[in-house]
Parts: sequence; C-alpha cells; structure tokens
Amino acid sequence: MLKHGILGLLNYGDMTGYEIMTVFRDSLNYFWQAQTSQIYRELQGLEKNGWIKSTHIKQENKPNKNLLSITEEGKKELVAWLKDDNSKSFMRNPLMMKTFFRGECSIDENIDYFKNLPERETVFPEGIENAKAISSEYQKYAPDPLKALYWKFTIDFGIRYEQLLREWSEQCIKTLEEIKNENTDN
Amino acid sequence: MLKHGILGLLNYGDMTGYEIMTVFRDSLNYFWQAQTSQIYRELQGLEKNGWIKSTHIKQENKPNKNLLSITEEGKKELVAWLKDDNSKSFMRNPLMMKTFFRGECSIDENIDYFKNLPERETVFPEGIENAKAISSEYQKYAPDPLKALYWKFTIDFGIRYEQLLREWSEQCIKTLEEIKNENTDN
DNA sequence: TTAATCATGTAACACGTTACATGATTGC
DNA sequence: GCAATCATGTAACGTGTTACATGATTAA
Repeated sequence: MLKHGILGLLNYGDMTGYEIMTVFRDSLNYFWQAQTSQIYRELQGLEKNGWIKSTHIKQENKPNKNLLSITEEGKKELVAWLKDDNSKSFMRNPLMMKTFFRGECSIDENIDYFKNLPERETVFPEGIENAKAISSEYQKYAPDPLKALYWKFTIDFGIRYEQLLREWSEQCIKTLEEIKNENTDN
Repeated sequence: MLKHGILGLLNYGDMTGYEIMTVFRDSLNYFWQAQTSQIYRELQGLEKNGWIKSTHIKQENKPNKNLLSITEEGKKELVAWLKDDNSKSFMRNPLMMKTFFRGECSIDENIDYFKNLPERETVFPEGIENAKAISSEYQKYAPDPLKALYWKFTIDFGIRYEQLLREWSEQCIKTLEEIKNENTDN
C-alpha cells in the first residue's frame, strides 16, 4: 500500500526522498502513517522492482540528493493498482479496540473518555483550515487541477469523520448518563 | 494492540486459541483484522510476558486443547493499557490512499468508483442486524451486561461509518457530475 | 548560538500476511 | 461421501516502529 502511495506521489513529478516525506506528511499522513526510515526502505524496493529510477545530483550549498522519478513500468503498476477496486479495503481502527474493552473502567471514567475523545482523536491536529490551505498550496504547482480534487475529497472525508466522532461520542455519553441516573434512582 | 485485544477477550473468561479467533471474528474484526496464525503467535508472546497461562486439556471426542486464562499481571496490563488514553490512536485507512490518486482515472470511472463504494466498503458484510444479533447473543453469556454495552457502542460507530461513506461518496459523485456538465456545456 | 530545514539512511525488533500442514468429529 | 466445525500451529516474507547516526546551511 505504501509502495503505491509513494509511486502515486512520484507520478506528480520527480522528488527526493525528503520531499516525498514532506508531501506525505501534508496529505496522506492523515489516514496513513509512515516513518522516514520506512519511506527510504520502500524506495529501495521500488527501484528493485524497476518502478522508479534515481539520479544522483550534486549540490553545493546543500547536501547531495537523489532525485527519484517514476518509470513507465511504475506508471503501469500505479494504474493497475487503482483499477483493482473491487475488493474491500480494511480500515484498522485502534480507537474501536480500546472502546470495546471500556467495560473495565467506571461509568464516570468512560464519560470523561468520550468527552475528550473528539479533540484527542482529531484527524487534523493543525485544524481543518490549515489542511485545506495546504492542499490549495500544492494545487498551484499541480499540472492538472483535477488531481487536486481527489486530495480535497479525502479532506472532506476527514471533516465528516470528525463530525462522526463528535456525534457518536455524544450519543455514548447520553447512554452512559442514562444508566448512571437509573442506578442512583433505585 | 492485538496483544491487548486478546488480553481483553481472555478477561471475559478462559478460552482456547480457537475460541479467541471466533469471538474476534464476531466483534473486533470489523475494525481490526487478525489471522489465526497471528493470534497463536501473540498467545506465545502473552505467555512469555506472564500475562496469560495455558492449561493443556485432554479431550476424547475432540482434539486436545490449550485453555488460556489471564493472570493477575495480565489484568494489570490490560487496565494500564485502557487508562492510557491521552494519546491519539491513528486510524489507517487504505480507502483514502486509493481515493487520493483517483486523478489518474477518468471522471466516468470515478463516478462508478464512488457509486459502488458504500456497498464495497461496508463495515458489516453480513448486515447490521446480524452484527447486532451476534453481540446480543454473546451478552447472554457475559457476566456483566455493562461490558456488552461497549461492544454495542462499536457497532453504533460502524453504522455511523457506513452512513458517512454513503453521504461522502454521494457528495463526491455530485461534484464530479458538475465538472462533467461544465465540460460538455463549453 | 540554537533551532529549523534539507538530506539520507541502517539496525533491530515488532507486527501483519500468505501459504502450508494435520486430523478428528459431526451433520447433511 | 463431503463440508463444516473444532483445534493447533510453523515458515517465510512483507510491512511498520523505534532508536540511532550524520552533517551542512539558514534564519531568528
């Protein structure tokens, strides 16, 4: 999955590993986490597969860099990956794992847990406006404005997901408070 | 994360690896995937940590089994994990990764993509009613009905997530169709 | 002078996935 | 007779995480 993500970014234009890292942090990172070390390892794999090639560039005022570019085979692989969309893509949600076992904590603790949840689990820690601004920023350099559209779709998803978290945790709090009142009434 | 999930299930009562696998499939699997092979490996790790212990039980009409039970140290670890809820738990969403790069496909292909999306990416492939029924089924055996409540909270999350997918993809289709009409009008 | 930015990685370990392997009982 | 259920794993490989390692330039 990460291999194809990197391939997709390189399809926008040649980049160094460092640049891939920064673009990734500004976009896909909201829904997929990757460490720098992992990106550099995946780049080695991509080159072995013949999906990218690297050119060593000497610089005077900065450290030397490897400029990476996608190959024809890489483009084929990217498109093949995109067209293969008939199978479910499993989301992995650690939040649900923890929520599931909350029965081990007290009702009051859990009311607190759900109260803090939307802020703690925010998709955009730097704010939605910031995320939108960054995507518009990149759009300036994008050759095709239609490509930036799908970036915006993912941000829209994030906004809706934050909304879901607020509504869901509110409902959980409501239920827990009802139970609490039932117990004190008896 | 999986280690603590297994620990949490064993906290409900002693189980074999096979039973852990089936309960997992009926509950946490909607938000976290784990293969049988992985569960058995994690069980070895849990035993090495002293968080669970296993008892070999000979059976006559069935294969012998290892009954696993949580230790006092395991319970401590489980609670410690639950109390540690101040840090963001990152969701990993491959759906967003693929959506992000959809600019490589045509508008029409993408309209199709979003039309099929809610069904394809359903959280409960066997249906919501089925998922609810299973959770109620387990509740009968649960010693504390309050514990089943949090299971239901996760199902509620899943229902809301499916709703999000429907609304979001509808909005994406709308936007794409507007762009399509603009292009044909000119 | 100190932090941020640019730039690239290795090593070790942890966790996830795929394929393979075995074999009894029970219900249709 | 065949599929499903019960029951337990190993091996190999792929991916993710944490810690470590280096070093120049630039702006506050």
